[in-house]
Amino acid sequence: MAPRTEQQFEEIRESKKALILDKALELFATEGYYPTSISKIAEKAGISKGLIYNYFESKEDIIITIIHKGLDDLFRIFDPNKDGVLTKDEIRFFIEQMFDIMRKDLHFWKLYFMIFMQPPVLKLVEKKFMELIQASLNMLTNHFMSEGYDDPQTEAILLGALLDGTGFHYVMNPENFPVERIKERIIKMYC
Amino acid sequence: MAPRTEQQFEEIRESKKALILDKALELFATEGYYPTSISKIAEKAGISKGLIYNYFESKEDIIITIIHKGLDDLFRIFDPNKDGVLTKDEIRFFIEQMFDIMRKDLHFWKLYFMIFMQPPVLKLVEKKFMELIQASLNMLTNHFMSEGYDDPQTEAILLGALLDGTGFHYVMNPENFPVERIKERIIKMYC
Amino acid sequence: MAPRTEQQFEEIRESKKALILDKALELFATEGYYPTSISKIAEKAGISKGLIYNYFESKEDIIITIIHKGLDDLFRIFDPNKDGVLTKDEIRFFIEQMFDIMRKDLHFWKLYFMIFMQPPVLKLVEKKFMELIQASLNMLTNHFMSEGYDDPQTEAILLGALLDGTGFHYVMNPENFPVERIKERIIKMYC
Amino acid sequence: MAPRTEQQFEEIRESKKALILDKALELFATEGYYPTSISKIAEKAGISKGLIYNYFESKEDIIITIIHKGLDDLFRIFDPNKDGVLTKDEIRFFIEQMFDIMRKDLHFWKLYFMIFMQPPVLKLVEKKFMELIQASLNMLTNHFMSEGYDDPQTEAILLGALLDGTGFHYVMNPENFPVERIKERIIKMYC
DNA sequence: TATGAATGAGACTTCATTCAT
DNA sequence: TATGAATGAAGTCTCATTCAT
Repeated sequence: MAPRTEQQFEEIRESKKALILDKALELFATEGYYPTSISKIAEKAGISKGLIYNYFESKEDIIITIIHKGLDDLFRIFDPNKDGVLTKDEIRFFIEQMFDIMRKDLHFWKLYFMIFMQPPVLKLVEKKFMELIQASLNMLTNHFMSEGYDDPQTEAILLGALLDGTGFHYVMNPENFPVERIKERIIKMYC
Repeated sequence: MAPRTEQQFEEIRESKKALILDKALELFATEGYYPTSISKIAEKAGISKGLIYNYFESKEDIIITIIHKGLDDLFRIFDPNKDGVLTKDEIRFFIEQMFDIMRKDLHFWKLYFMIFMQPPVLKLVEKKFMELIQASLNMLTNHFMSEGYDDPQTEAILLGALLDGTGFHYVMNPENFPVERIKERIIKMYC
Repeated sequence: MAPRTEQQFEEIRESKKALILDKALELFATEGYYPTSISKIAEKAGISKGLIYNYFESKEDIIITIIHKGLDDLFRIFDPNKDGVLTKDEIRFFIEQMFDIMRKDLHFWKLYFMIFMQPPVLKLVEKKFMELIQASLNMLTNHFMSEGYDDPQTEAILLGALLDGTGFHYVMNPENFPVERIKERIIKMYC
Repeated sequence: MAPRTEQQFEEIRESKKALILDKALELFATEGYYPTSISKIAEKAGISKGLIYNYFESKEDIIITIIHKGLDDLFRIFDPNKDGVLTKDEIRFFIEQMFDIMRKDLHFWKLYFMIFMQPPVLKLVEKKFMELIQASLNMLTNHFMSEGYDDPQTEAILLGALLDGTGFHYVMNPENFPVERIKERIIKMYC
């Protein structure tokens, strides 16, 4: 019989890779990175342990891939038109959307906060992470500067911390978090 | 030499136990819980691996002890006169002191944030944790209610998130955090 | 296009088989038998892993084939007219040629010496190997007997060891081996 | 109960380490390096797999230790008074003794020849190996020079190859090797 | 109290081989 | 004939915990 075409292989590869990443993300987020073994990921994905190494070099490679992909997505959301400038509307939009975005991808967001507090995991993605955070802070600072704030940098750090703090609490316990009222309260503060 | 008295033994026990907890906290905070082996703790404490099991039942027991002790301390700080009521002055005092407190015990505070994001670790101390958080939120809510806020609960959650968020960023990178300006900014908001 | 004839298929088969054997030999000789994976052989031969199993039953089958083929070639060199009798001229010829022969096929000769020292590999080809060695020793013994040596068998064993020893050193480090002078020296001893 | 003294621990360590090295050498020599698993070594030594890692860093560490120790012993035998100079008597003595020495330590000598032909294993000990070989060749060359040979270097290489070749055959099949007659024959050549 | 040798379960990873296409 | 995804056994190694002294 004729062998599969290149494209067929590519499709298999892509879908299987996505499956592994998906199950790994779920397990990392619910059980933690270290307690999640390659075996568990394989089991959850319904494949053999060995196959995972056909797609990823190591367990580290899996989490790095997940985080890099997630951070790219995140950055796209934070500055949709990619101009490096935040308008008041973009901030309002971001605050209004962020909890929805988080809810849709709860696992990633758990992982997002998890990363900070796992020294060896943080080290794996530190560079990309710090770049992203710095870029966000700079954009917020510039925004507050153009809005005429007294101390735009402090304000940017404060807003950053507030968003992280609320995001964190939301992700930890989404059912009992008063999303709408928190949204309004933050928007009232800044817009 | 006279044999040691019962009390002397007890003192040795206590100081050794404290030593182990201290070194374990340091390692957990800097390297993470899972990557820190019992051997490393023993080495850092200058004792043998086996001895650790003379004082603690397991690795889990160590981290549980550390966290419980830390949470008790934390609670004492948050409500110094233990009356369950927060005055405006207590809040101002807390905000003014919290970064100093954190700086003095940076390792614990790293661990504090770490706990949330390590599901198996969180599970170990979940009950005590949730009680503390709920108690704090209730006190803040009551405070804002007595201050005549429209939506005291949302305000309490927001302040909680803000304190967590700023605390988190401070602990992550204390050198570059504008402590004084952030303090003032928060106090201006709430006092 | 006209369909390939049976014979054309056969030719493709043979040339592909030879390609696999060639690349496998190279890798076995330079990297060792165990560290060489089927994947590496396939990659080096520019074919897929699976195809190798179309031509060979197993990794063992590959090395057995290589060694058997090599031993057949070797035997042809050692006794060109296949009469089972070695003349003084044939010995001189063999000594004069052996280093050239080795240089042309360095990989096989590395493998030749490697075989002895890899018990599981040796076991695979032991029978053929021992037959060859015994036959060679017998021919040498007969030769020395006809030359009137006191102890022809010892002399045969000694020459065998000398040829193995010099061959071994040559193969290990062909650049720094004084081939010509060694040749002359051995010929002076025996011819 | 009082813990073991430092010396008691030292004794345990030394004897257990020797046991592991002994069993590992035996298996490496009879089964080969790669086919010998840590499990097999542990089983043969009657201990647990994990314990081996209490004494050695890795499987590589084990073979390196064995080979380095063996080479040190070998060098002591080859130049007993360690003066870097070989007399005719020392050579005669070496030739007379070498097969006895080999018989007593057959496993090591199999390993000795094995090393050359396992590229990754050779790499582990290459430096020490090459130094030893060069030193031996230099001593032999100096010897033949002082004996007035025409081409002392070639003679040294030839004797080296002869000793390796006979040693190799002896180790491969000690029962059927005419040790005494080979000894005499070599001594007749050189002394 | 104190030591560190010893265990054993389980982690990550590799790779010869099979198989659907 | 040809491909490479998929398997599963086995290998190396780690580490919390136990135990004899």
